[in-house]
Amino acid sequence: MTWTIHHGDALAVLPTLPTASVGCIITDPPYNSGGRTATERRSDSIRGKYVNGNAKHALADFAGDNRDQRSFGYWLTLVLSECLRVAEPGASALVFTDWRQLPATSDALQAAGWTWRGVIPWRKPISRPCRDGFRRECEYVLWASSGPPARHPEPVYLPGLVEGSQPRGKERRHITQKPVAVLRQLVRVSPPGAVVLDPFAGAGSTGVAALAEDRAFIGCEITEHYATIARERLTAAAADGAGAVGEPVG
Amino acid sequence: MTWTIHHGDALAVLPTLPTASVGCIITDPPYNSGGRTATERRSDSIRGKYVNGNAKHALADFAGDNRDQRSFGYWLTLVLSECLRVAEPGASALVFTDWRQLPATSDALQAAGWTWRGVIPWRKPISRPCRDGFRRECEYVLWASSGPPARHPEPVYLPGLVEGSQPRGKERRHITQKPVAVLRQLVRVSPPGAVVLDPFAGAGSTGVAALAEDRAFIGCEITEHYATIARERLTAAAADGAGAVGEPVG
DNA sequence: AAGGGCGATGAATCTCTAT
DNA sequence: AATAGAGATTCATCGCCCT
Repeated sequence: MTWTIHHGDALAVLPTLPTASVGCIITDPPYNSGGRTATERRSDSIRGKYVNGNAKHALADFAGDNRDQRSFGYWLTLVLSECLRVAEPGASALVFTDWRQLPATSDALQAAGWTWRGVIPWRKPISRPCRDGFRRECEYVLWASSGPPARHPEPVYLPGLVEGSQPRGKERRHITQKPVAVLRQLVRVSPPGAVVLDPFAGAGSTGVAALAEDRAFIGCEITEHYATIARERLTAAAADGAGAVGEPVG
Repeated sequence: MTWTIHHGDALAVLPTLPTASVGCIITDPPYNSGGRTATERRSDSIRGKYVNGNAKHALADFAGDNRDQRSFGYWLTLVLSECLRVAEPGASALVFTDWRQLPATSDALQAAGWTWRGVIPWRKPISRPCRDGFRRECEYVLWASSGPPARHPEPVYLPGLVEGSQPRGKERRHITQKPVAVLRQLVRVSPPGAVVLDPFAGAGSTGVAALAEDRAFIGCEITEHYATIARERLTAAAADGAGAVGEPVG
């Protein structure tokens, strides 16, 4: 299957894509959680928020994680509106979020014109316990569609909850990287052969999952460092395809 | 441990309870979901909305499931404000909701003055599949506290996700009945000996779980039919207590 | 008593028809 | 044309009966 990684801001790249050209959107926007105060959220370093002070890995920061909640909602609505334009009628959108931004993310999806269809918890077996409280064990995937959802040629029934630990060791290239096994399950919400779009591609895991499931992929990543990593991983993933020639486009 | 079931509307009963007298609130308010249109959501019969046409059981309808979304939020804020007054400083509130009402419920909790602390998915192994989409497998428990959460004398670490099937067969007394095993895990967010309050007690499962975990219980139920069932179940649960004499109060 | 087989069912959703 | 109502649908799970 073919793939493309655009290097640039989602709000600059999405308008260049043709209307109704994409069958599925799967993405993990930078959601500024963590810091309780606007000041904490606007702190310069992502690592300070998401990574233990003594963590040994040296993953690069990512951009766009310093909005306050109001402008997060506004900005995400703009992005998701462009995604709706680019989406074919009946396409699904799957948007990752944490518990704190779930309401703002569902508002943005609906404000952008998507029909909200459900929530899929993502359970991370490796997660922090919390004294005298509940472990923070799940993130969430919001599921929406552009109008009535398209019917697949062959019916599929997908799970209501996905499980998988974040990649560790040298598999891990990005601070918020998702397991490919989880993304492969999500990709199946699109019909086989669909084009999958990820406007915040990061290290490209959505694309790796899309190619593995015989879908095409268009990604967009603002940080040069990660765009390069994504291209490397997608080249490798395309070569892995059973007999399929990896054909990077664009 | 002692227990009470008040028969009446939560908004009438809560104001009669003393300020700062309760250590934990666990409840499942009637959240009017289901139905594509406002009219369908406001339909008179719960069975018509939520139960398979050919289901054989004959469980009674429950009250209060006919609000539109705006008044749901308004009404729930009123209830949760009274709950906050009744709660001791540091008390937790655990509020069940489905995916559709999760944002409105988190708004109501915060508007009422509670500090939102997290979401615990409840996974139900028995759930409906969805063609070409994700099974609706989870409901959600929103966790909040009245100011900074109280410390337990002995630390406890609770799960970030709870699992359990709805009671079936003759165990089942209410359409939306929760498994006691799930509620027992949730009750542990309160210190041992605390008073647990459920303003929408239904068939009283929260009380059964509270007694089993050595907490006292105050419940409130508007439908006479269910208030009676709750009293029966609590009487039995108190008698089951290892040596403890069941002492209904009020 | 343990285990296999059968059947019921889920805090719906979707389609089609009648008003 | 919008709304209301009736009927079909889908499968993992679990109760219950029968060996």
